[in-house]
Amino acid sequence: MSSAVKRQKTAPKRRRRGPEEARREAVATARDLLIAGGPKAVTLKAVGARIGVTHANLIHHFGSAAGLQSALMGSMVRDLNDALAAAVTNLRSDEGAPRALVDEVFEAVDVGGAGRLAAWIALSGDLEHLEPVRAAVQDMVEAVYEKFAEAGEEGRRRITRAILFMALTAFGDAVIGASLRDMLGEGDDAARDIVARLLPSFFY
Amino acid sequence: MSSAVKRQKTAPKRRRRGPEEARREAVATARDLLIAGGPKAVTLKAVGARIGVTHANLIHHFGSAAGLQSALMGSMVRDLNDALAAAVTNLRSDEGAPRALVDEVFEAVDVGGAGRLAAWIALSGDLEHLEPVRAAVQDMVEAVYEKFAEAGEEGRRRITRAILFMALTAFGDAVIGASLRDMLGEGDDAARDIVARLLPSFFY
DNA sequence: CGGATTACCTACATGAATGTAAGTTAGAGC
DNA sequence: GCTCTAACTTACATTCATGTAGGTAATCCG
Repeated sequence: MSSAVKRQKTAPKRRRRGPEEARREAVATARDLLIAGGPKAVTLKAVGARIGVTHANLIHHFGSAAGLQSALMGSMVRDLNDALAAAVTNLRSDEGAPRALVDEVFEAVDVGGAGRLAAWIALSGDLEHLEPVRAAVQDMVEAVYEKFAEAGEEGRRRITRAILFMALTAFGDAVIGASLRDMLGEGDDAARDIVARLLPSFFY
Repeated sequence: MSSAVKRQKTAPKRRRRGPEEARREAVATARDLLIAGGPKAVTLKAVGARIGVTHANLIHHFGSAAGLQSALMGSMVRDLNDALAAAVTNLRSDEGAPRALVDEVFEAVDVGGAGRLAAWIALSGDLEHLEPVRAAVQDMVEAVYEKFAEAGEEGRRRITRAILFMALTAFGDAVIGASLRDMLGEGDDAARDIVARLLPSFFY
């Protein structure tokens, strides 16, 4: 006892993850940091500190800081796409109602910070990262069109505008909805209530 | 011509502005940089280079980089407020029509980058900078209420939601409207057309 | 068990943004 | 014209995010 402080012999000095798990953990942490502190909070050092790894190790896994950011964007866009696809699937099933669609879209854009990430991308000008969303959005137009609209070009155009309307509102709500609703004394669900009420007016 | 290279004696080695003009120029340039390149493009060095001044001089005028950012936010929020106030004034005059209001709000949020700035503020978490907008938004509720709504609490609530709806859409359109409309094959005015068509449904 | 792979580390280099100190000079007021 | 203020400058220090080089050790596989 030479010393009060003794290193336990079983203390693992390093934890060694597989590359895929290391990347997963890093991206998930980066997402948390983005949601909590905005884009500038997502640094190699901050991400590394949270998962007990040095910034150099993150460069080892992602190649560069831009590589991590790209992986983060890819992950979130993928999640957004999955959520939108799920909403489309639900819509195509018989239970799909406009209100359920609205809720699913709002959730998809809000949770996981997808809307805020999209804002970051748009502000930074890295629009190519948004490209994978294109197909998902167009897919939703098709699904809603099949289910609700009158046939023909006029019907499709109405649906396109309905989706644009819903997407813009969901996005705006995710980014500044909290502030705006506070200014106006409205509750958390105000925006999606409005959209759910107005959406059917596009269908007929 | 003794020498090909001769320093003109009248060449002003320094231009000396008054403090208010120096600040005005810097803020205007910062705004251009923000719109063109996003938040991270707004640095002391970049702003100084554009107006022919060193970064140290900007610190002299604004105290710090945060001081310049704060001044920029203040300037843009002030412009946004002015534009909203003008829209309210027009609305209160007899010529004020819903469509004109929509156009004015969309312009106010879009031009000068006010919407993108608001997104930056919201993402960064500096929500206090958004505070001055609160009064302008509430003022707009009052104006629309007086002009269009049925009296009573129910009428006011409808108007509040109409303003929320319009503000969210205008904001979303300013930030990612271009991308979304491109994905959907819609034109520049699609969002404001939609809002103008739906807005009256809140009034009665 | 021994060796190869590679996840992970420490230590250092670099560049960019910000900030400070100490001067210079333009211009306003006497 | 002289003087004083302050708008400007250059030169430096600091901090932080990123990146590089090279070593250490954890795990797999023979």
